Amino acid sequence: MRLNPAPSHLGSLRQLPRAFFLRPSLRVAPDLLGRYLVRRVPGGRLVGRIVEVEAYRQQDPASHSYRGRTPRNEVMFRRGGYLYVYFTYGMHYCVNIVTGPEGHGEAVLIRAVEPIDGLELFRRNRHAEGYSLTNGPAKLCQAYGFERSFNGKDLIRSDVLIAAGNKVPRRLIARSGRIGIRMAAEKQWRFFIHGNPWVSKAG
DNA sequence: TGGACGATCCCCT
DNA sequence: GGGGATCGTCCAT
Repeated sequence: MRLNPAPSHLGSLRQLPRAFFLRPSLRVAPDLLGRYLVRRVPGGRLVGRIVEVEAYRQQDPASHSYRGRTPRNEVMFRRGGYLYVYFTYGMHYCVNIVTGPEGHGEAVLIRAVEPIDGLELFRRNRHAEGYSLTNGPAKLCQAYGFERSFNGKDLIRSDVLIAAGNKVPRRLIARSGRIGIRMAAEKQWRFFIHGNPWVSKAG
């Protein structure tokens, strides 16, 4: 397992502005690769480099927002830059980044990250080691400690944010069908960093 | 009021 | 590669 790049390779921890998230999910999704998902905690921080994402749009039968606004998916319809955290299969949480303007039910599911900082905290939260720390959407949620109370958090001003990191060149970005869904499975809306070992195995 | 099902993971084979 | 765990959400009665 390859962990923690040399400090000279660390990307920028400058926070991305609101405008970054106001674009359509299909544009934001590949642009999120290489960025850092950061959670500040007392006495430290959890930092992971985003290596795998999926885009969801409102006019998409596989999206929670497809049937319109409900109390559950309300956050998806806000303007971009909020966290949408949902609970599924009776035991797992997944985290999304809301995108687009107010009123559009769009988001990008974060499927895998590569730990950069806060490894001990990741381990403590996950009760695991190695790639299985964060190589799946529910795994990384457990590693970061994301649960219901994080739904609706503003990435522009809260203890969770997206930092600039290093944008991934287009030639290193692969795409495929999304994982674990039946509707619109043919849509090539999953994006990941080619060859990165932290990408989830499935697919 | 109830039942079907899900943007998953883990463990067993 | 397959099945079980486990419960919130939504929609149909």
